[in-house]
Amino acid sequence: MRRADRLFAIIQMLRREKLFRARELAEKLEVSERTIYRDMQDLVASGVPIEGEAGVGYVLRGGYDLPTLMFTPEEIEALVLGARIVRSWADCALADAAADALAKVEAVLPAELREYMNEIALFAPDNHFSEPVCVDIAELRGAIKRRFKIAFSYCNKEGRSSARIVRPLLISFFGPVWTMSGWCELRKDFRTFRLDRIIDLVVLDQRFRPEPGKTLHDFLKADGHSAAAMAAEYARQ
Amino acid sequence: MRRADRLFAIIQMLRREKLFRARELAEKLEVSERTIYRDMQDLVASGVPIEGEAGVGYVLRGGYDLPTLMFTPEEIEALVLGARIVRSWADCALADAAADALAKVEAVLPAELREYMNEIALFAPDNHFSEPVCVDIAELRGAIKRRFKIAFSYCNKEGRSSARIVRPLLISFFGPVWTMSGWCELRKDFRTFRLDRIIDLVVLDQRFRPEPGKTLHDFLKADGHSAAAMAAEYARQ
DNA sequence: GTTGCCACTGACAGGACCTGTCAGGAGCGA
DNA sequence: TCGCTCCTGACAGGTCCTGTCAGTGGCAAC
Repeated sequence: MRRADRLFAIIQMLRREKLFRARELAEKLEVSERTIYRDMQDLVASGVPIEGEAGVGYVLRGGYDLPTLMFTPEEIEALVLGARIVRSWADCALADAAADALAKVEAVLPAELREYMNEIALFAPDNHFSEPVCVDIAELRGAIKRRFKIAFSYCNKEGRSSARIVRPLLISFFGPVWTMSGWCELRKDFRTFRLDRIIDLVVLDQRFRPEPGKTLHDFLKADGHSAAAMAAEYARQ
Repeated sequence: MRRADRLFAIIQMLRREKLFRARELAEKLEVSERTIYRDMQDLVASGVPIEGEAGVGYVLRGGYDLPTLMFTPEEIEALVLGARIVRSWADCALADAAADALAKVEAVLPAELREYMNEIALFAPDNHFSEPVCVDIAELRGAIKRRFKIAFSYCNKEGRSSARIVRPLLISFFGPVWTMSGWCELRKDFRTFRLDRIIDLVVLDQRFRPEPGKTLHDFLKADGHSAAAMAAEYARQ
């Protein structure tokens, strides 16, 4: 039996019965316990919510399968349009994720809604106009998630460029323009940058801790509206 | 990437998009074509209903009822961004539906993903720029769904206006601009209209039957590319 | 009927990775 | 303290995975 099959078999077994010991799995699958432990490590690394407790055994936590979802037709429409827009307007990684998500939604939909879903007449063609961006947005998203500071040079609308070090906090979609907002270490304040004016983005090796006054929450709360308005100004070309 | 992951990825990719060539899969997964062929052999041996046709590619036949996996974090990100965009850019009814749909998705997420969902740093502010539209898009969507002809006057870019009767087929999102495409009874051909140039939209009492050559399918197939390109031209301002 | 596309197979060599064995650590309840 | 069980590291042997190369065959367009 191949390893891939075995990994799958382990999941299936845990799905059927609540609890399994490594020894039981090893016997059933005719491998050593050590191999089971390695398999478990890999499964967990792949995101399978398995929990092992010493003295007890392995349990599959809930939330591994996507249950059936009921949506109203209009909600489906909204999801499909949203996913299609992301597919055409966001970076490749996110675009693929949108398509995957949609495929999963479709898979758990009752049949009649599934049919409805395939007839939705809302599209987001990918030959639209967007300001060309040289930043790798997926990389930037990663930096935000994992709280890495970034460095780049920014070219303002007068054409002057400046080197910045920023704690990236959020990305905003303004149609043809994307912006990134964060705490600018140079200006000691929140700033919003158009992605199409950022060049030479480097994700630094430096992590930042959320400090009071410099977090996403602070940005949205204290400065949110005006900053968003400013960003809109930028985007309005 | 491990083999087990790759096998799984292949299934997911085929679920997402109808057709894949071995070469495309090989590129995406960074292995040789030979390896893909071997993977396919194993998948088929495991009972996955994949069909390969020479000169065409691989297709996943329907009815593959493997339990659907929970969303990955990146898929959640894509769904959330999509819903937020719809919320800020589409008509009220659809915007509300997007919010509702998101709430339903959130309800089935395990705790840690739910937490993740609430920290997503991708936004779509609603103070963006869009061409002002006087058409009620929800009404237009209704007309498309229920196959009602519509009448309106359209103002082309030279500023001349003409009265049209159209079988509406689809709506496209081009960022600041929305378009509607359909079969124009005046020009006896497919036409694409910018919603911001439509005035006095009236949904007629007249339903249309899908006639060969005048359907959404025909539009997408025969005329799709050029029409979409035209629409893009329009949208490019 | 020739060409091009593409699924598919076989052989082979090198090496990545999988596996079992052994040894030991750590958490938890009795 | 003991017993149960998860968990980790090191290591050696061998399985099987992978890329390369060469070739077959089906299908459609030209």
